[in-house]
Amino acid sequence: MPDHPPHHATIDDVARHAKVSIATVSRYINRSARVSPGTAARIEAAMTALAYQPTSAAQKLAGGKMNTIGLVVDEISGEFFQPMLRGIQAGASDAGYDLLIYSLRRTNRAGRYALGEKNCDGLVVFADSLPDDELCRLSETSFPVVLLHRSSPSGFNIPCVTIENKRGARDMVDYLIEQRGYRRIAFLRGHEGHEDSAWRETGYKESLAAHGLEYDSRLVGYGGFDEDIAKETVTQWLRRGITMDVIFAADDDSAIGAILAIKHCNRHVPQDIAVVGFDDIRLANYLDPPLTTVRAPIEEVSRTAVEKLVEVMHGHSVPPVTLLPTELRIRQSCGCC
Amino acid sequence: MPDHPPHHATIDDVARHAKVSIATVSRYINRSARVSPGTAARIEAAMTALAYQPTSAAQKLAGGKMNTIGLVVDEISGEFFQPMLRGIQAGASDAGYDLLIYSLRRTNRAGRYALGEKNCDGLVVFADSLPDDELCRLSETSFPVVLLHRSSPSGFNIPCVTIENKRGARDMVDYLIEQRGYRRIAFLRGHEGHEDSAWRETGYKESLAAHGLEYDSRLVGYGGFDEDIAKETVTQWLRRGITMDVIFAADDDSAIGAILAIKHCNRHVPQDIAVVGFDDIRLANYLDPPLTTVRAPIEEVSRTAVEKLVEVMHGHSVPPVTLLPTELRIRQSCGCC
DNA sequence: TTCAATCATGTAAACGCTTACAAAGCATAC
DNA sequence: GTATGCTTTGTAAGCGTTTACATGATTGAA
Repeated sequence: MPDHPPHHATIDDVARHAKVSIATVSRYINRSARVSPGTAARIEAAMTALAYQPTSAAQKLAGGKMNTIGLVVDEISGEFFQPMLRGIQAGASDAGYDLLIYSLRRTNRAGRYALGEKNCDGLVVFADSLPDDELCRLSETSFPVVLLHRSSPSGFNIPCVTIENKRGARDMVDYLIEQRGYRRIAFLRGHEGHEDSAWRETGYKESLAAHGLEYDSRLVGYGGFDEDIAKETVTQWLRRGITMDVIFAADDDSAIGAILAIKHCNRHVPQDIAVVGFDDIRLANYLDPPLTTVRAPIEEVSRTAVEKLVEVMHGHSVPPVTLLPTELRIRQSCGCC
Repeated sequence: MPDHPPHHATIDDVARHAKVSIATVSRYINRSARVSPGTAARIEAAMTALAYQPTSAAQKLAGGKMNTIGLVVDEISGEFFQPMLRGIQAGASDAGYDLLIYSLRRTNRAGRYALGEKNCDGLVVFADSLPDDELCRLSETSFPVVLLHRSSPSGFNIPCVTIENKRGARDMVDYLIEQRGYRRIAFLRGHEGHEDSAWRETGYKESLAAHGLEYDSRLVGYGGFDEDIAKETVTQWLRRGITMDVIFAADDDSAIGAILAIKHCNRHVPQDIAVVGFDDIRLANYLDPPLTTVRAPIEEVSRTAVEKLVEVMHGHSVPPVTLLPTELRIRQSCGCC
């Protein structure tokens, strides 16, 4: 008896074993039409006997649906990433989709984006990981896309899901002014193109204005969503003798940098200068002092993005913008106790 | 002019546009054979003109290779996960593979594993995310698999990549005994099935033995690789009046729990009881006091696992076990300063 | 009893590629 | 000028599914 190389069972094998046609097997597998109970049982038996597993590539080719959602990120890093992926994976899995991750810092071949229309049924695009024109191109072919932590390029109407950045920042600054009585409030902004940062800054400005405090550009610096950059900026401030009651960092990482800079200059948080952040990463609660921050429901947002994407893929329409609420997390770094 | 639904360009369209056969286009795309410069230029032009992109499903079906590596994890969580994914993605991307993530806490349909032979060219399996028999089944069909943070089921010879757990733990305990002079050293173990934990415990025991210290089972408890569990265990110890010089936690999360428990009982770290961990998660350096721990090169290990997997997929043989070295990170929680 | 409707199943044509094989073009060597 | 070999290209057969359409069996109503 010739023992062939372990050729994996195909749908033909199952059909033969169950004495039906491959069409019937396919129908049974996909529940795409009724098959009689007897036949169903024979097919089921054949499948287990042969340890049959559909070849997804063939299903994709023939069926036209990939059953795959793509996630585009620029880089896998930051405290941000894990809850995001967790949410995305959960959403995809619940909807019965596979997840393909495109990390564009490491694009495969010669700038040509390997992602997209042919290989996924839909795409979740994180922040500014994809240039606007690419986004527009995808949108024009009416390929399902949902944006995460950014809004649609103007003129287009790509649904987006993110958190209430402006509101969160506004709440935080309101709190600092109203409850803590601070007047000189510095702000550490994030990346240039990053919308989260821009909205948070807007919330900051609105709160100042609402309380009759003047916006002072010397109190706004670049934190880069990065511990080291923020540390450098704050150190410069302190060296130049710029004074402030509190530093509102656009994210927790830069808040950490701010705390470090203050300590390095032998000043105390929050007695000399208070510090607050945004995101509520795990670290926040373990810092010394524990960091007052705005909790961003990252996992929920990501999961929601996938849910919206699935809607779009099913041809339903979804609201152009979905915002999830934030929440103040008051700890010691703001001087509350 | 009838405007068809935006039918995506196929290889046929490109071939027609470039006035060559599809075979030539395919050869050009895959560089699988020489094509004359003139032809190449026409094909290239046609591809950009039509914004052509190969359909991966078709390539997979026809070519027999998926160009996809699967990563099997049980859950997307823990500080551990991000560096791991980062390493895996980097490795896969460098080797020109896509990455598919199987999170088995959320298996798709009725226990039938959708992963594997038909849909990836190879699999990286993390720790105990897959039962042994499943692993064996895969191995028997000589499907390329590499294990991450676990060893091969006995009788099989599946390559594995992990860190020098035993050696790392041994180094740490040696240090605690020789440099710090501790004698009563408690150990917080991790999950039952988790090999990392088992090896670390072995290293702990070996060091004790090598220094003529007796193994005291009352000083070994369950930390569960989890902050809360560890906290509970240590709290119990302290309540029962069990004394120790230092607690060696099998991972940093349980070390955090230990520190919390000690503080809750109004004792001081490291003056009353020192604490050390394992992994060197980001948090470690920000704790109060900063945590002495063993650095586990998680990202490098993951990346290496993919590299080994690619070797296996290419039919090369790889060493059955690859261990990456750890490194002591001495900070304040061990009482060094 | 007969005709239509319904149901379960089979047949065969895609889906968009890769690749073995064949053919054609064109030097080179005799 | 013909045989030889190399290079470039084309032809066509799959790869393992899904699904439109066809078929035969069964049922129910007239």
